[in-house]
This record gives sequence, C-alpha cells and structure tokens, in this order.
Amino acid sequence: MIQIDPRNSSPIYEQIIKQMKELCLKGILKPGEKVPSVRELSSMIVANPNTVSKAYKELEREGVIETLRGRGTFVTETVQIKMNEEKVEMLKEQLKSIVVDAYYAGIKIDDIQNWIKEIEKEIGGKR
Amino acid sequence: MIQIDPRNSSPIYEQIIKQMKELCLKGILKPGEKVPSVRELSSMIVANPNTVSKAYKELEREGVIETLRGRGTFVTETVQIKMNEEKVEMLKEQLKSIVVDAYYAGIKIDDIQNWIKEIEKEIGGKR
DNA sequence: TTACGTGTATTATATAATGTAGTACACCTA
DNA sequence: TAGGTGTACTACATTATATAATACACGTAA
Repeated sequence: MIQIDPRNSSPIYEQIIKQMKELCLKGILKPGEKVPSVRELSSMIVANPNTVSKAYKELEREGVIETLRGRGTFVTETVQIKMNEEKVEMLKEQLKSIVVDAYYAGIKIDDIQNWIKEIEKEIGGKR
Repeated sequence: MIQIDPRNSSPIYEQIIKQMKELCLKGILKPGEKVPSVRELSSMIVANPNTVSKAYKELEREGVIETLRGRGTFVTETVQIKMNEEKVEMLKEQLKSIVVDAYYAGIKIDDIQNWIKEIEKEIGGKR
C-alpha cells in the first residue's frame, strides 16, 4: 500500500503524506474507509510510530483523513477544501521552479501541459 | 538582484540557484555576462562564501553558468541542454505532487494550466 | 615580479530537521 | 476489564545546512 523508498531523499513522513493523498484521490482508499493505525503502518513500513503520527497529523490538518480517538483514522467522507492564499502562492512558486528546471533539462512547455493531462487521467475525478 | 527570504524554509543555496536560473531565462542576465563573484554575492546577501560557492557549483553542473579560474563566473553563451532521464522522472513526480496538493487547496487543473501559460509569458523565449 | 581578485578545498563548529526509542496517558469498543 | 486506538513527552543519534577561518592555484594588471 504505502511504499517507502530509502533512496528517496525526502523524509519518510512526507512520502507517507504524498502517497496517502494519491491513494485517496485515486479512490483506492474510499471515503469513510479505515486506514492502517499508526502502529500498524509503522510496522508495515518499518518506521517509528512517531514518524507515522507526524504524517497523519499533517494529513488531518489538510482535511484528507480524520481521527476518532480510540477508534482509529478514516478517510474523510467529504473533503473540506481549505482555501489558503499562502498555499496557493507556494504552489505557484513550485510550479515556476519546475518550468525553469524543465528548460535546462530540455523539456518543452507543451510537454509539461501534456504531463498534467496524464496526471489528470490517472488521479482526477475519482472523488 | 538576488534576494534571500529568511522566512523561506528552503536553503540559501537553493534560493540562489532558483533565482539565478530565472534571471538567466528572463534575459536579465545575458549570455557571456559576468555574474557577481562568490565573495561579492556572499557579502551582498550576507551569507558565507561557501554557501554561494555551493550554489555556483550546482549552476555550473546544470549548464547555467561557467567558471574561468582566476577570471570569474559567467552566464553560458549557449545553454547545453543535459538530457537526464532521472531529472525528467523527478520533475514528473514533483508535478504530480503539485496537482494533488492543488486539489486539496481547491485549485482546478485548468487553473494550473493557466498558471503555466503565465509563467511562459514571464520567462519563456528570452533565450 | 608583485599585488590582487578569482574559484576551490579543507577543517571545525553550531543549529535545526529528521528519525529512533521508550514510556505514559486518555479514549473507545468488545 | 482488556485491548486497541491516537496522542504527548523526553532523550538521543544522525544528517543537512550554514558559518568561520584558512589556505591554495590560477589569471590579470600594475
């Protein structure tokens, strides 16, 4: 389910966050469905429970999952979109970086537009 | 010229790399033009020469600038595109993350496509 | 040649992010 | 009550980032 890549330099908790979001958007994890407990997932990926807990807290803050104390953690029934101007600006900056890096890697703008269409097909519209 | 944002959590050397690439693409820094020396820039932005040197080494590795020992550092006359399959895959993954994050921030795919067009107008085609 | 400005390399130190380890607590369900 | 939840806390180790202080090799110009 969640796969941690040790060669990937990004922190374990960020890899969890990224993959969990994708699983929810793709509909592999359905609204209301239970996700692995902190201790379960930590033993599955061989990481510390604290690391998983950190990821879950961020995912809850972003409205992807919600926790019911003593019961477990679940995919939110209805995603609460949190409009956040700071987040929007951050995403724009990240996008600019990608476009610039793409230039020096020999990638054209049209290629990037097509990539987005592919991503949309892969994860879009499932919820 | 180069502006370091202390509130920005990304490392100083990465901020230098990002901004230097943009300055070159926008044509504000022209091919063959001299860029500030390591010591000059480090005093301009109040950082350590080592930090600037680290940024310059990466910029040279990516073909943005080139150094002439004892003379200085200059914007490359002709960008050498370095096709790099790893880099391409990395950029695709970054782009996917942005699209996913955008969903939970209430941003539509079309908005992202339009952002790219804006970025293209801002930096595209100057070199 | 000499003086100066280049980029580069090295070592040491400090701080913060990341991850591990162990323990304890509050809450819910069976 | 017993066991499974998420959560909180402290302590420690490792790594990335940045600073600090030198030193070196090279090119240019006085």
